[in-house]
Amino acid sequence: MATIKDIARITGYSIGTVSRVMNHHQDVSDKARKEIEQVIEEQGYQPNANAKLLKQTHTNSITVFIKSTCNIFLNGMLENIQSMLKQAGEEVKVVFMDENSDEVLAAKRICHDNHPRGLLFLGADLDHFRHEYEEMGVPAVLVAADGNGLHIDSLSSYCTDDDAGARAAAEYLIDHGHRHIGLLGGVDPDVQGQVAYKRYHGLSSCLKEHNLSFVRSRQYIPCEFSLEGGYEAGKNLLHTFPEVTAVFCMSDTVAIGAMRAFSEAGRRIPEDVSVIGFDGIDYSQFTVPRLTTVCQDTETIVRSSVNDLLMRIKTDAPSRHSMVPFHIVEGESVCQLSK
Amino acid sequence: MATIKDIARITGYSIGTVSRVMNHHQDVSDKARKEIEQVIEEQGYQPNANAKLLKQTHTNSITVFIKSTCNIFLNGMLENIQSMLKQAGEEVKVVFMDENSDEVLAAKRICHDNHPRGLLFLGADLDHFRHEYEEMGVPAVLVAADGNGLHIDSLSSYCTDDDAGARAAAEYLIDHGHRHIGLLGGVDPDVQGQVAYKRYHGLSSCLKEHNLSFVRSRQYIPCEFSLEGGYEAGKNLLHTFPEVTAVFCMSDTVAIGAMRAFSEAGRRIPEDVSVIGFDGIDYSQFTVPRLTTVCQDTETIVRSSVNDLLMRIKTDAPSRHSMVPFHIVEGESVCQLSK
DNA sequence: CTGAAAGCGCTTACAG
DNA sequence: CTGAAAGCGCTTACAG
Repeated sequence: MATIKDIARITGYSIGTVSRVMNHHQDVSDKARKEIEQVIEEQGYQPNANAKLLKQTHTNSITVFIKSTCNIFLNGMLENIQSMLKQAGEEVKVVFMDENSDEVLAAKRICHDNHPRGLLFLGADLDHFRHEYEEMGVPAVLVAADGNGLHIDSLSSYCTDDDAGARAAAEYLIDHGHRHIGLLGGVDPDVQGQVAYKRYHGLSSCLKEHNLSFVRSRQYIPCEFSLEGGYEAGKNLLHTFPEVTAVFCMSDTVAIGAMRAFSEAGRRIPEDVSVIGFDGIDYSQFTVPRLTTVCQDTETIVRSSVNDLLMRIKTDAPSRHSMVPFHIVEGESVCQLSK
Repeated sequence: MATIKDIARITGYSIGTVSRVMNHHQDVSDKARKEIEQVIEEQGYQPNANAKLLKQTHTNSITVFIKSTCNIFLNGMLENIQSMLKQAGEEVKVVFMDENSDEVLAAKRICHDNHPRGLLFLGADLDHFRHEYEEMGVPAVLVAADGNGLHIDSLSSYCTDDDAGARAAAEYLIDHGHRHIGLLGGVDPDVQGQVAYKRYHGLSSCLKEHNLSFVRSRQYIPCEFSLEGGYEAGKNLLHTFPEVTAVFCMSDTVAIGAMRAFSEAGRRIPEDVSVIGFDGIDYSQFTVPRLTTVCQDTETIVRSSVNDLLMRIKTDAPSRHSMVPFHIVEGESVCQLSK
């Protein structure tokens, strides 16, 4: 465990000079640089990150927080973010956290300890932002979540219009002749501002506007955004709403679970029950039949988010909130009903 | 950004006493403890982690490294590990890393900077261990990877016998009357010690022992362990080996991709092509048809790994390498051929 | 039970 | 271009 002192002693230079070499400062002679670099190499010297961060008043890295370690949807975006940021010459630090962790708390700690230049949040829980976020003097962006109404000056957001997406799904099913439409997903769709609330609202009001029934207790089954959740909800729906001919699932994962449930019940997809999902994860394109889904434009969401952050790091442009258009990917899981 | 100094000033105690309160030392008066705790609360004081770690010669946490952020198989195990460790009263720190990161390098840095009590590796790349691992004086365990032959004294490992698992899959297909068996998965199955090598070897030698043909260029298509990889490989196999009646896929993900490819080609599963996978991920039980697969006993792997680590932290028992039994989960993707 | 002080391994003005 | 020195925010023997 060599320290900077050891390197200084071995090379005969002072620790200040060693430090300058490590941090690629200009004002070091070529001779000193070469000698010191060689000894660092020989000794396999690694600077102590704690000491470094303790002294530095700011780092030049951007920190990305990503929640729910195994969310395919978020992970796909992370890769794009990393490559964009690196291409822009920014150093990136990724903090992975599980669903139960508090990303706002983590962000506060990191800002306090490491002073990053900017913050990106993937899979954010808006409740945490509402109750705990305080201005940290660092620009931040909510990626694929809606920060509008949070009234946090330093926070931008880019996301899909969940209400409009759910409406589009409903319209799509109605256009295909469906009149008995079920809805699956969301543990607590009455909490305003939640994704589930908006998708519930989008679908249900669209049905009503078309004078189609939407009896919540029969046509809607809440469930977690998981395979198992979708599976159980799908089974239940067949009992509460047996005349169903089409189902909108609030996520692709829910849709895949539900498809399994429908198959087991002997309903063919799409002939007996049509299914449409939301998100556009990879898996949705490998199911049999291939899933029709409301595909979020993650590429644009990511690009806008990163550009916004970089811009606000450099200038002090104001934050903004923007909805990014989605589109429907037509798979094989929705059929046209004869009218 | 209050520091320990501020707390000391406000309470009128010294920073030493404040530090003792924060670290729950015994020798502090109740009065001091109460007063200091209250001010800490009021100020929302968070100790600077860098300063803390810089001073501490060791922490009492166990660090878990998990690679490939979105590997369903690994993520399932992580949850078990966390709950077991917490139940045992251990503090856990999880380091998530993407596929391209070097977990051994990260481990070295963390040992250097943070001095954990033990290390757990999920999704380890054995090459990194072979070439870079050096004794860090900390017990470590490879979870679900085979550390035998690495000759690292401080390293234990618990994993599935890949060779035997592949053999079991082959036997299962043969028992069901299949004679034309294909194999999918593994980018470079010639590298000894790799998972792909062992699964390749297990299947191919089992077929030969049964006097069944295994012509590599026809019956084997290498591919990445991904949906897309499995899909492309599945398509190719139908060209190189059209008489195929059953396929062993080196992972469930590959199997799901391949099933899609077979469906698109008009081959019914299992009537025309039977499919068996490996791992036993959640998704495999939600496909239509449900996947038959060689299921790794992740619960036992995790339990053994954690117990081993805890034991070696407390005593200096020797490390060990052990294979954990697997079992075949019968789904609906393999059919019995009439003999 | 408490305080004063040394020191963890770095970085960074400040001189020269 | 280089060195000596202060100091980041903590912890921990050492006295008392």
